Order: sequence, then structure tokens, then C-alpha cells
Amino acid sequence: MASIREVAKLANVSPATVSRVMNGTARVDEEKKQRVLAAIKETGFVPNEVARSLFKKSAKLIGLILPSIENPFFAQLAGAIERCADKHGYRLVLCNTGSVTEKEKAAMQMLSSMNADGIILTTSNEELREFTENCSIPIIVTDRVFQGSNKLKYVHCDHYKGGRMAAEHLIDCGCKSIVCIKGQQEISSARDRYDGYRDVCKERGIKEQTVDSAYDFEEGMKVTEEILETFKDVDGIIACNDMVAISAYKVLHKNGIDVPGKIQIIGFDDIALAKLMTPELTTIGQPVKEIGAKAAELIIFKDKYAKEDKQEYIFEASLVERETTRDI
Amino acid sequence: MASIREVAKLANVSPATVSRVMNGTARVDEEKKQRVLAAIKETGFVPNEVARSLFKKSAKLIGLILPSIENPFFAQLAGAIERCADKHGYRLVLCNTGSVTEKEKAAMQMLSSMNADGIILTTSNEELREFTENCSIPIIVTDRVFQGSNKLKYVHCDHYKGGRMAAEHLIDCGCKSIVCIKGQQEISSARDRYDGYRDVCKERGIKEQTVDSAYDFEEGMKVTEEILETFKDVDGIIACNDMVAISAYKVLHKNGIDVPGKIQIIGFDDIALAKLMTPELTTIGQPVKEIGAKAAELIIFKDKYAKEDKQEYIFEASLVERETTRDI
DNA sequence: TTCTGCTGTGAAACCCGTTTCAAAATCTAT
DNA sequence: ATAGATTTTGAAACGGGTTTCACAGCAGAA
Repeated sequence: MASIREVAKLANVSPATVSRVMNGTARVDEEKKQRVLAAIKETGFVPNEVARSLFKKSAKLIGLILPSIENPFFAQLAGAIERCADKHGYRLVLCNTGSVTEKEKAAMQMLSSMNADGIILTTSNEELREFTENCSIPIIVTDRVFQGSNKLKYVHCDHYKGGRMAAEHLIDCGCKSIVCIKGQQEISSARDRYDGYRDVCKERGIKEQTVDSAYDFEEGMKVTEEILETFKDVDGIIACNDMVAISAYKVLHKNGIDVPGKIQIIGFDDIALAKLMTPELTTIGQPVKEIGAKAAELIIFKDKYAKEDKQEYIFEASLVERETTRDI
Repeated sequence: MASIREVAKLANVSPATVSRVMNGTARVDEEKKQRVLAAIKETGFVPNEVARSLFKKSAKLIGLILPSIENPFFAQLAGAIERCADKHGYRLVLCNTGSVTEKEKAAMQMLSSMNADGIILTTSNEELREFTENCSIPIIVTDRVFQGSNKLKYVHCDHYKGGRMAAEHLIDCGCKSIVCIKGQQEISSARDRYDGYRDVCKERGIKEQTVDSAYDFEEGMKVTEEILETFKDVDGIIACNDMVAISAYKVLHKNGIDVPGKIQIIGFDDIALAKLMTPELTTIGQPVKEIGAKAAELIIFKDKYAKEDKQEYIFEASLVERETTRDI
């Protein structure tokens, strides 16, 4: 791999001049410029990003720390972030943590020592707070929120309103006995969605009925069986996300229960599969592209955003009516 | 951020000694070692990975170049690779290319200049051959194959056998008129799967009937409509992947056609959704964890693997019988 | 006691692109 | 033609962890 000094020697100029030609950081005599360009071509020189980032203290890297890239929602988020990053010449470093605190910490540590320009983090693990407060690079928390941290920025949709919309839609569709499959309550978005559901129940005089589940389809199936046993009159299910909604449908179908005839289902996230499954899943959609792009931009244009001292960027969720609910 | 020289000053030793303590590269007097350890703790020193990788010419980075992380199969592959990489202290740099040649080239160039230790590439774009041949870091092609390149290594499952298995299973399940939804034939895995189907048709005296489609569910739906118009007696569909199989099911269902009663469907990949959908999708599964881990290991342990001059690592596909086919 | 051999240690070079700084070259004005 | 202003350019420092190399210190051998 050719280095800048070899190029310089070949073009009979100094490395500084080659650098200036490449980056356009200063005027260079036209003839020398041509010699340099020729030498770059001849040697196939590509500047070493590592050396550049050592000096610049920016590796043009965005760290993405996720519970799991296999989760379709996170995969979509990652795709959105990657596209925005790529557009501006940044790369993405992907870290799966399985929500394990130690892995989250290790990943942040590592990204920081890699001169990453920022970290996009999806966790609401309070144990990380001390660490994130002292981190020297910007940290953007997506989809979730940490209690009481003011060094971070947040990008997410309005899960509370989303939860409300889900409950209201089910009520509007005639449901009288709605069960909410709550996600893990340590996760802020799951809390917010649940809060939305709960408040609507209160306002509309509907009994609050809940059941706990992880964001995971095996749990989703188990829990749906429980619902059928516990709540004999259930006619509406709000799932904490689409994966769980799909598994709920599966169990209902297996039990010969008509969806949406007898029980209506609404999910959360609007992953690609929601439209693809049969029947198509009614769900609360998140503008994942906008969320991903905003998170990336907060890092890429951190100087610009440092001026506005907005800490939370909140997007609207939206009801996506499909086939697992029915208007009356 | 503290540097090694500050730690050295605090511990009253040279930077070299601090380096030796951290890496265990040489014996260090026990008392000095303790001083260094204390100084590291006090300053919160974390070695800068960029500086390290500049010297070592290895950034402990694996580049992953994919058409799209949103595709669930690739997301699973990415997860498998990430887990293996992480276990050995490597990070993953994710690049989506949408199969655009220019982006694939740019990503490889960039990864190379980042001192990545290797690249895992999913493409069968022949235009890249010249480039990959001259790349200074190892390139592992997963899931697909390039014609006639001998500098690369390949990790994938036996798509040809997989295609055979799919066709044989449908025949064994009583199908007489099977339509194969071929993936894009520029993609080697799609070619191989199709070849398997074709050969089984020949051997078993079944008419070959095909239709073209991209690996994409909108195409999948469009093409399934076509099948219904063109092949009135169709009773079996082999889809080039699970996404397409799911969309085929959707169209069949919408048309009131019983699956598997009237038409049976088999997909490819065994993505998580295949088990989750209703009815559960029969499919040809790929051992994606093993494929991902092997690809990562070929980079992480490149020295070891350089000795064996095996160029292709092939895994077995397997039939996963579920509910969209029925034994007779 | 002197010589060999081994271990521990620090100064300095190294990796390589960027930037500073001062000198050199070119140009403007008197 | 010369002082002064401006532009172009290269040497050297920089970033920070690693490694080489040579020297110092000490143990055992002669």
C-alpha cells in the first residue's frame, strides 16, 4: 500500500503538498498539482484513514449499540442510520449487546477509543448513566429514554401517544375487553406505551387488563395462551410490538378464534412483516427512517446541533389500519 | 482523555513499560507494575485503538458489505458474524450497498484504508472481480460465489442441493405441477437453487415451469398473480426465498386458495418469520449461525486458515417441514 | 575478581496523514 | 531597483501506542 511519502517522492514534492492537493486545503501550483495527481494515479494511492483519524481525532465512524440486529425493527433502524451516515461519508460500527450492561459499557468504551464521532444507543439501562454522563463523545439514545440524564440527546417517537392511539382504535372498533401485553417495564418505550393504554382505559371507563411479556415471540405465544385462559371475554389485544402481535395472532388462529371477528389485534412498530403477514397486521407505525436519520444527523452535524439546546427529538406515531382490526 | 505518556509520568516509568504492563508483552518488575496499574486506574486511561491500529496495521475490524440489512436473512447473518467477532475482540463495520457496484467498491476501498482485518462480502457481482483480486486484505464471500476468482474464499450453503430438496419435497408431497419462482439469475445462489429444481424436474419427469422475481415481496406478489393466470393447474410453488414465499401465500390466500390443500409452498432460508407466520412456512433452512461464524473465523484466524488452502466452505441446507406443505 | 549471560528498562524510531511555521519565491508599489 | 506584501512550499512536529535496540544491573561461572 503506497504511502503519501512515496507519492510525494514520485511527484518530486513534499508530503505536505500531496496532502494539500488531496484535500484542497491550500492553493498548489497547477503544474505540481498535475504531477501529484499523476503520481496518485500511478501508485493507486488511497490515504490511510487510520492515520488521518489519529490526527483529526475523528474516525468518521458512528457506533450503533443495539440489543439485537435480528429484531426487524432494529434492523430497519440500522438501515436508516446507515443510509444517512453513508450519504455524509460516515461508517457504522455495529454492536449487539443483548441488553447486557457489561457489553453495553464495553462497546461504548471501545467506540470511544476508536475515535468514533458519536454513539447511537438503544437502551434504557439506568446503570449506564454514570458512564454516559462522562463520555467524551455525543451519545444519542434512540427509541428509549434514560431517566434524568441531561448530557444525552434523545430521538424517539411518542410512545405514550402511540399507546393511546392503539387503545382508542380498539375501543373505536368496538372492543369492550382489551388486554394489553405490556413489554418489559424497565424499557421506557414499553412503559410509555402502557401508560397511554392505561390512561385511555381510565378516560373511557374500560377495565385495565394487562399481562407481561418480553419483546419476543416465544413469550408472546405463551402469554397469549394465558390471556385466553384468564380473560374469557377478551375481544381486543394490544401487543407491545409487532413480533408479539404476530405470535398472538398465531395462538388465536390455532385456537380457532377469528381475527378480527372475535378478537382484534393491534401491534406496534409497523415492521415490514406487518404488511406481509396474512391477515395484514393493524399497528402503530413509527417513522423509523426519520428517527434513524435524525439520530445520525445529530452526530454528523454535532456542532450545528450543539447550538440548539434541544434535548429530545420526538416524532409522531401513526395508526396503520389493516386487517386485524375492523371499523364498526 | 489520558494518554500513555501521562500514565507513564504518573507512575514514574517510561511509556514502553506501561505498554508492556497493559499487553503483557514482557516481564516488568512487580513493584513498577503495581505503580502502573495504580496510575491507569487513577487516570482512567483507556488505550487509543486508533494509535494502536496505525502501528499494528490491524484495527480489529471486520467489514460487512451487504445488499441490505433490512433483509431478515442478512440481519441474521450479521448477528451471527457480530457475535463471533465480538467473542474474539473484533468489531463489525456495516455497509449497505443495495447491490450497487460503485457502493460495493467504495466500501471495500474504505474498509481497506481503515486497516480492517478482512471483508465479508455478499455479492456475486462479476464487475468486482478485478478489484477483489488486488485487495490486500482477505475477502470472504458469503452466501454467493464469483465465477473464477481464486483469491477469495467462499462460505455458503449448498444451494443446489437445497433447490433439489425443495423440488423433491414438493414432489413427495404429491405436487404434479410445480412452479419455481426464480430469483435474479445474476445471483449465484438463486442460479444454484434453480438448477437444483430443474435437475429434479428432469429426473422425475416433471415439467419445468418458472417465473422470474427479485428477492422482494412486492415482486413476489406480482409474480404470484401471474402464476395463477398462467399456470391454471399449479399445485406447488418453490419460492426463491422466504420473503417471496410469504408474499406468495398472501396472494393465494387473498384468492381463496387453500394452502397447503390446493397449492403447497416451500421457501428458502428459514428466517425467523417462517416459523412465526400462520400457517408456518415449510422452507429450506440455511445454517446461518455456522455460516456467519465461519466467515468471521476465516478473517480472525486468517493465519491459521492460510495454511489449509481450502477455498470453499460449504454447509448443508436442510428441509424444515412445517405447514405449507403436507405429506401424503 | 572478572567474565559471560540474562533480565528489566527507557530513549527513540515507527506507523502515516495533517498542520504549523518559517523560509523561499513571486508579485506589487514606490 | 528595492522595500514590502503575498503566496507557495517543505521540514518538522504532531497524534499515541508499540517495538527495537542498547545499556544497565545483577547472578552465576570461571
